[in-house]
Amino acid sequence: MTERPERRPYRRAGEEKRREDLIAAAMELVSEGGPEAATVRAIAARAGVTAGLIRHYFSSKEDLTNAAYRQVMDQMTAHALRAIETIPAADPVARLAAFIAANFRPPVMTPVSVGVWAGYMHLGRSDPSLHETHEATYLGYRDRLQELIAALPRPADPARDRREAIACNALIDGLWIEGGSLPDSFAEGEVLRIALDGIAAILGITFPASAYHSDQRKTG
Amino acid sequence: MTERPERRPYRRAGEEKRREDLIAAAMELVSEGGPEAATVRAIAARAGVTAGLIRHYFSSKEDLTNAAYRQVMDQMTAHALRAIETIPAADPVARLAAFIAANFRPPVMTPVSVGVWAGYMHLGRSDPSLHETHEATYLGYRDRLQELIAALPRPADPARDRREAIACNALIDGLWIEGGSLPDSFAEGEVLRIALDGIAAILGITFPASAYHSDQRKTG
DNA sequence: CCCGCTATTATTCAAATGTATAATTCATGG
DNA sequence: CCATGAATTATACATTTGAATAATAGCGGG
Repeated sequence: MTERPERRPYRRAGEEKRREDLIAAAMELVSEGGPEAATVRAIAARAGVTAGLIRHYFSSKEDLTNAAYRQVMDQMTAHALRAIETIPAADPVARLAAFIAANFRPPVMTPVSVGVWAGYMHLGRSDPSLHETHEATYLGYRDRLQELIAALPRPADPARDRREAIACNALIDGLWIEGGSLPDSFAEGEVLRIALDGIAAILGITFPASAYHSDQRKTG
Repeated sequence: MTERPERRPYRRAGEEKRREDLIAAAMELVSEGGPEAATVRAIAARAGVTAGLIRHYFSSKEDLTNAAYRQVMDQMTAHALRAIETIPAADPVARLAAFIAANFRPPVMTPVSVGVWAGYMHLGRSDPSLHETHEATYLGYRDRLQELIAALPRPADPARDRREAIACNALIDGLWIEGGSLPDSFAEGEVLRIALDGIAAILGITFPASAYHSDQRKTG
């Protein structure tokens, strides 16, 4: 009959595990309800811990959410870069196709990714560190795209390549946003097909039929 | 020596004027710092009134911010539609060009418009009324774009028109977002040129040189 | 087996937020 | 010129938020 105040039992987890869990929880919440839904208490609850633990691993809530944003962006670019690693440089069209296709399948085009991006994109205005991450990610992606375009077998023209990289990047972004936020409005593989057709038209090239199958890994 | 508590002097303004001011204030704040910056007190301060007045004109803060979002979207589509009113239906290429160009000049492509769109786009997930507005605006815009594409002088093909409308819409969206959020990264008229070139390539048409001048009104 | 370290929980706090209500002051009509 | 009512301000309140601090329990080393 001792009325001992029951304290929630717990198990210790390594620092990396806890940080991962907290970042993942923040990501999910931001993607679902925007930054205002990612309160310290909601994040902690989703991660299965109590709120106080957040400030044990992060100096502030902003520190945590910035880490979440950065991780989402890094994961997406890393995934796109990994997709072209296996394609030989001798086939620039296939490399470009693989790069494009990587944007339109998980884990890049998912409601979570698009939601996090949307939730945080306007914060770049006020938060300098976040703005830096945003701009660096955007320009880095576009530069990589321009490199792939410049490698195409056609007369060199850097100014044209820049304009076409901007156009292709915008097309990819727009389709990624729409496909990620309104996933039910498109048939399986439809977004990828529209992207490849559009980019082929912009660049004046033709992608092989194999590029239109999103399971690019299997065809390698 | 009467210690009368000084009450802020004020002048009465009509209901429409006050609603306009409050909506404009909410728009600006959302575009600058996202929805979380648009508190009732901040909105009231920006509009030059006190916080209590908001609930005199709107049933809730959500009601006000929804009105702001709706107004931004309606203004943009109305502007784009107004741009093609003066172009005769006999010239579908010019109509399409005018519609496109309207998206890349004020008041459509501005940091405020893009900021409001970005700030609210993820709220569509949680708020049903906002989601309805978002989807209706998006599909309405795309349908109108598809109509303009279908009117082009070429063999009819509805399925192709749909895909190309999706692609052109995505390209416009992506460029609009980038041009609005990173205005210093593009030269004067560069975004419009890239958009017209890209859409011309996607549709297999050519826009006249006059379409590349954003002051479309003067050339009419 | 026990002791100390720290990861984790629990509690507390001040500030901010949306909302509700009371108190006034501006305008308008007679 | 005054009275009536609505527009506007001012104040109060309950809730939530991020943060700070105190308490405790899991876990590894001796």
